Amino acid sequence: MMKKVIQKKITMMKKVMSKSNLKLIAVLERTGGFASAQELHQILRREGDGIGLTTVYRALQSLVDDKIVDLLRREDGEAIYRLCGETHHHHLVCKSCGDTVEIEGGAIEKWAKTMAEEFGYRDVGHTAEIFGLCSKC
Amino acid sequence: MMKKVIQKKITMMKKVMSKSNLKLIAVLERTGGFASAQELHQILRREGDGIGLTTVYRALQSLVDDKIVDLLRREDGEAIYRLCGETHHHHLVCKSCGDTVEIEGGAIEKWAKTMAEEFGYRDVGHTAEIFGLCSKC
DNA sequence: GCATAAATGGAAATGATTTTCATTTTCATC
DNA sequence: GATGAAAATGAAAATCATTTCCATTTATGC
Ligand SMILES: [Zn+2]
Ligand SMILES: [Zn+2]
Ligand SMILES: [Zn+2]
Ligand SMILES: [Zn+2]
Repeated sequence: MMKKVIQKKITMMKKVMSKSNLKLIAVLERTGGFASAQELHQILRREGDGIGLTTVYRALQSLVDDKIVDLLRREDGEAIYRLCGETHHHHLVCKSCGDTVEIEGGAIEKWAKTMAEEFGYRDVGHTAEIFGLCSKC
Repeated sequence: MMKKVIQKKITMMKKVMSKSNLKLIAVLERTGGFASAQELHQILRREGDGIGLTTVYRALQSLVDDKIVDLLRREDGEAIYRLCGETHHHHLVCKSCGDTVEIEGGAIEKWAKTMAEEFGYRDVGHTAEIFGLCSKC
């Protein structure tokens, strides 16, 4: 079932979504979390959908523009996408084994907000990740 | 003149640096701030150095491995490099005009440290950037 | 139905980064 | 100074995500 936040945004949008956009939202909803355009395309293909890679990129771009999807970057620079509206959190990643812990970012949120206000920036988002070696490595 | 911190690190390194590594450190020192591999290559070429692009990539990779250079990402995913040892700071970047403000990250440092301790991670670093629209845009 | 605009997808183009591989340089040893 | 192994180098080719082109299909208003 579609998340409330997203549903609301979609409803608020004047324009009706294209079929592709809705498909992408559905996959992102189903998989939860981050995925690259290529991965999302593969998933859809595996499920029998003949959607083209170009369309996947286009749909994701449009969803990002409409603030329905967040765009982030993997460490290698590849773009990854996730639905907005999920609980916002950050990551603690092990440089060696890749183990990842989702962590609260209350302090970050406050920091970002404060800084944005101080310098007159609006409509701000932020990225914040911690990299290190986990206890096992 | 080479920054103290870097000089120290270089001295501490058992192995002697390759000529290319030293060249890259010199350019990064001279230009200060961030630059992509391609940009650094162009700068060197412009200055008459016939260094190959491959070597630039290799040198940067090796410097990153040795913690002498930091690797970050532009918004489009392109890798950018800078010398470590500069005063640690974060960025407030305008999504529209690209204007950048360097900001203090005291809160972040504390947050990263706290989280790392809580989950038993050591040798941690972090990334944290804020993106938004500046007052002019 | 018809005309027009929007959506779609395959193929080709782009552009950063990596890989391959033959050549050159460095360096220790004789 | 010669010599051979190991490290460094760079040109060209390969990768791979992403974008651009363009022809075809689909949706929409009349
Ligand atoms: Zn680990
Ligand atoms: Zn946050
Ligand atoms: Zn601006
Ligand atoms: Zn910091």
